[in-house]
Amino acid sequence: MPSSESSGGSVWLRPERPPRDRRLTRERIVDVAVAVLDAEGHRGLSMRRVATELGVTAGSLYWYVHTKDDLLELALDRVLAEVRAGPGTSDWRDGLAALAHSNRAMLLRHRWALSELTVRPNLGPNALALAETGLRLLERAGFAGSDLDAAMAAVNDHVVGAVIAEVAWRDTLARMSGTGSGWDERAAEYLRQVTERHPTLAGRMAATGEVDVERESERRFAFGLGCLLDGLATRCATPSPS
Amino acid sequence: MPSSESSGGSVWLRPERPPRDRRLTRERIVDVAVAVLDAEGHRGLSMRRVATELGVTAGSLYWYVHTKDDLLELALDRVLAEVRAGPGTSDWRDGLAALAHSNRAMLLRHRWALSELTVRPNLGPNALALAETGLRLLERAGFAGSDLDAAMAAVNDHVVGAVIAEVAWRDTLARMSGTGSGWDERAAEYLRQVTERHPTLAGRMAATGEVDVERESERRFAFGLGCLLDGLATRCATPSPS
DNA sequence: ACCTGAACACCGTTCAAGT
DNA sequence: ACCTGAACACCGTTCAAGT
Repeated sequence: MPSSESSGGSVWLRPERPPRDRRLTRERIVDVAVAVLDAEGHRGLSMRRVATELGVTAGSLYWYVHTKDDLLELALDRVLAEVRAGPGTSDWRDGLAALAHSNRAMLLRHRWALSELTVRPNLGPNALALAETGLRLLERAGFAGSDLDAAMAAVNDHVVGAVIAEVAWRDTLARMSGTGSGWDERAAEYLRQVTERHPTLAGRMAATGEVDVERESERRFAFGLGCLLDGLATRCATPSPS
Repeated sequence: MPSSESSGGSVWLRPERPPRDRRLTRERIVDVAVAVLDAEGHRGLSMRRVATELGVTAGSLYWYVHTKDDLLELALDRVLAEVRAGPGTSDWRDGLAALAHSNRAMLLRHRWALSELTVRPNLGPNALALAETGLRLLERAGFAGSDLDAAMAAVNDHVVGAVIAEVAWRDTLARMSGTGSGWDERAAEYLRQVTERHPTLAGRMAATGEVDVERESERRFAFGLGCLLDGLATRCATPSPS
């Protein structure tokens, strides 16, 4: 005497679980992978960690993802979607600069993505879309052929290189202030040798000690980008209207 | 009746093994670490691998090196020693260009070093010496203060960014030719979509397919560097004599 | 002082077996 | 089709114990 049809009756009368009940999706997996990477960096990411975060066993992930490297590739393309070109400006210089700044901001938000770039080529849809908008801007500037490639590469290279240097700088500062007593003495001795053998560098290091890293990093980035765009402007058919 | 004093007699008469007999040195450890990294990349390097290569147990390494990260830091500075400034040219542009090219060549020889740069700040003696010579060249050009820092950074950023892109490109090509049958069909489908949605990119990809990667990479590198140096030249007191 | 051997707490990946 | 559980072959690191 079953009171309800859904819970009672024979197994055969109950429908099989629809595939919608599955707990996992590629998207959800990439979601938590990005979250873990953002929170704890490269070392924090493991298949088991992602799995437990999803209430699931490590092995299950391999149904959706071929390998951990694949997962990282997906995670990289996911954050690349955050890079946006500004509103369609008529000036190619402004457009490229906006793209570069947005790219830099994204890499600073997801620092693990930097190491990904060095380790694996990325052909994800977002990467390709990004390349397309960059190329269009440079085409409008008058570049064509292999110069178009070279110009695009130069801008991207500056972004990647600059953020790498910036992150390294910040990590150094964090390391210096983070470690407790005993560090200063050894560091002082090391710095004394630096001053002795490398006077120019020592002078710059002393001056850099009292500067706002955030502001100075942005200044450097804009400086290098400005140099680059100036150089590009002299090499293309359509000079900037400014 | 001992025939020789060195081999016979009591244990007490024989001198204790001098410390020179130790099988390990920091230098030797870094030697094989670099060799393994060069040969098999990041994934090939493990403490146990380095240890067995030296005929020793993994634990022994920790007598000379605090952690694996430390070993990687040492390995990075080791290869940085290979970067050499050219003979002292009077022109700062030539000097910087030579330095940048030497730096690029080193990074291409030791591709694992790239990922190291993104992961850890590097304050090794060779890195500092390199910075000093670069700064001196830019000082000669007329840069000073924070512009000196920014100019130095811009050049280095270009080197790092360019080699990252180049290696990624080469890996993509290697991957494409490496994988067996079945790859082409899926790749063709993927490329069809690329062509559809990103015409500019597709045009460039088609053109790039038939080019010598080696030569084209060098061309791009020199192109970007030229743009950068042009931009720098307009910003410093002493323009290039050329 | 320097190195061994064994252990600890992890990894990525595979794969039979379950549902 | 989708997930579990257990296993395999590795990791980095520590540390007593040997010499």
